[in-house]
Amino acid sequence: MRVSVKRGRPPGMMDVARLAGVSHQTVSRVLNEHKNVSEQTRLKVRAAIAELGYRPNRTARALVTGTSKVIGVVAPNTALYGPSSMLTAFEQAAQESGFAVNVGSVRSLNERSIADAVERHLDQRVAGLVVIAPVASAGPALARLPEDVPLVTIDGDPERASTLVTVDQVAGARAATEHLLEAGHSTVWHISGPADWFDAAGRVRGWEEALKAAGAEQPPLLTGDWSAESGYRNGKLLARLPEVTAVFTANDHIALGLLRALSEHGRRVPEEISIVGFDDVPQAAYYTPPLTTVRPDFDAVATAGVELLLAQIESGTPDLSARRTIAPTLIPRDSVAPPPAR
Amino acid sequence: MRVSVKRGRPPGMMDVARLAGVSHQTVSRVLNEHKNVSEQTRLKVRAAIAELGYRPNRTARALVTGTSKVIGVVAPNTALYGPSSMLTAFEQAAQESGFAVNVGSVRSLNERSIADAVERHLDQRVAGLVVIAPVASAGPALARLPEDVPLVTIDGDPERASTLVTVDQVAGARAATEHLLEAGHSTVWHISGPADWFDAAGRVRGWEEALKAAGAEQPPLLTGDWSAESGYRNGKLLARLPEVTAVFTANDHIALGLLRALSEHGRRVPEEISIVGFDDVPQAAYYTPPLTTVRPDFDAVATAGVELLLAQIESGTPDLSARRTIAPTLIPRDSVAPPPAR
DNA sequence: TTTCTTTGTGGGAACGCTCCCGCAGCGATC
DNA sequence: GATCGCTGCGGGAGCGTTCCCACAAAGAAA
Repeated sequence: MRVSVKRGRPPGMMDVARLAGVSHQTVSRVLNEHKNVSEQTRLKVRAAIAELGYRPNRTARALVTGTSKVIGVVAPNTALYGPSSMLTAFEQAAQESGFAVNVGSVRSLNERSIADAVERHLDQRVAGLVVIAPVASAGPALARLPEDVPLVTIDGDPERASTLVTVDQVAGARAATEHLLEAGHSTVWHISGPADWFDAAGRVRGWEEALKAAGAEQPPLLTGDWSAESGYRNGKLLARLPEVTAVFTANDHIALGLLRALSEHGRRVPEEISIVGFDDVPQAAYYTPPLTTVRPDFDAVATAGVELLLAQIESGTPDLSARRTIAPTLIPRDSVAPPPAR
Repeated sequence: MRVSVKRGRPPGMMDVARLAGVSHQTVSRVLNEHKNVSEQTRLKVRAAIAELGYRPNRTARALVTGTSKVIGVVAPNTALYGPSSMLTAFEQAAQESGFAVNVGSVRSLNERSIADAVERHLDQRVAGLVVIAPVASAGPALARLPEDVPLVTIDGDPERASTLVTVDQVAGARAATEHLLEAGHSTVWHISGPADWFDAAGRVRGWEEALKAAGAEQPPLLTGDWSAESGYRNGKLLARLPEVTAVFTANDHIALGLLRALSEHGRRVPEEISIVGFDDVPQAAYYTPPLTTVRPDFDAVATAGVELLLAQIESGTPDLSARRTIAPTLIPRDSVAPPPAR
């Protein structure tokens, strides 16, 4: 049952001013913590604000200042673990800095829809933009926006000049692959994410680098799409290849599908085949067997992203060269063991 | 490389008016698709808009109309499958109706933080509010907001008078339990979600009802918290009880933890124990064995929610009795079988 | 003393829209 | 032929802030 609150127009600055016996301007000064307000009047104004339950109209402020305490986040509209974790982490980080978050998600990651989402945000006069669009097609969409809008890209194109926060995919993948190699496997197979994602590309590169550094032979690359289904599909193939003893998957869900395909074919993990995933979804510790994986720190990404964005907003100058790389950590569990003796 | 776009103040309505040779008022009329504008001038104005690349300033509009084309969503700040799926579904549905979405997530679901999130949204002059806060403590927080702000509650308190969209948890749980009973099990155990969630309570109720209707004995209730860990913890207990042959878990992640506990104790699914989950997370089909589960249609929830909200926004009158219930569907897979012959 | 700065305050304009009202032109009605 | 209503359009006020400038009082420097 909602209590009845009459609100024939909520109180405005003028009402506060009148009650406090000062001018609207003085109220504004108190609100914005300006100097040159005597302690006495400050108190009077504060009291009036409290009495009326006054809350400043952010819309009006936005109109006159041309900007608002809102940051826009562009993200792919999926339940994908990475992006959705990022989104909540961003919301949290922004909130702690007094900013609200406007989401403008895009269903498909093509240039057009990303550009649309950006435009929508600009119409709302957001103070800055965070773009989580880890695909190449985001580049052109971002290229055409005005120079002076603060922008931070997450896991974006390393080649593009722009403020960038990335999880170090390459290092993470390298660590995963090395972990497998060190367990004694002669080589490591890889089921990748979708080819157009930078994340997926980085993981492929880390895998290749680790293999090359160890002088291991590089097996053909299998391509997935982040889904368990793609892990299953590729897994059915791998299960029939007796020489595969170690697989690094681009994420945990692919690993899950792989796990199931292997189990169906009676191949045991980790006794016959070792697996390392990526993401450390909360469930990974309860897969059968518990999955060794690589954990990116999404909170750190979000914190760094907001920090960089706020710096731009305050300075007014987008710093195109500011970068931040977050190193992921390997979480060893039970899905890795030495290869079977032949 | 961002292209340099000068923007010494973006074009305003006046600029368009001047270029088209009409008054600002006429431009406004064209924009808002008012009648009483001749086709001829409409075209002229449209041309001027296109030439200048004019985009209306939503902030100014919001100031004068007192509302904006933004809906606020209050959701728990978690990566939980349900809430985060809802969030993206809402964003999608809102976008299709021309609304942007402001998220104001809350870290903990207590009255205070929910009230804060609501206040933040109100400051932004959102047109309406969607609250995904499926716990009892949300009630009081919502009770104190002004009568005239459009509000839709998702999976909220059925007792409270307010516009409500809910997944029919009771029916879903009943279907899950009946499915197990029909397979021949004499009774069904249940690992619930956190006690303060309405979702969890509804699922418990459905389970109880189905048991009672079938005249089956009701085993003690085990309590989880949506996490795989809680499924594992309770699973270790269940695994040692030879009489349990069927378990309905409050969500798929709990089922995953249970699956693992059972596997560690050498108890086979579904040969010895059958399991039904809830949510149908995309990975459920790739658990070992593939999980029989109940799928709530989050898109339908979001669509209904936005529809109800927009109706309120347009009418200006919150319809406290409007309700919508979305029936979930049972997805049979391989985790259910008849009980072992004794 | 006179002048200059500093501190606290108030009065308006402006931000970019929408809303209210007025008004000319024109066909329909009495 | 006068009155009415309808269509198409423009002028101005106002939304609730912040920003720019003015100005009085009080102290510091000349």
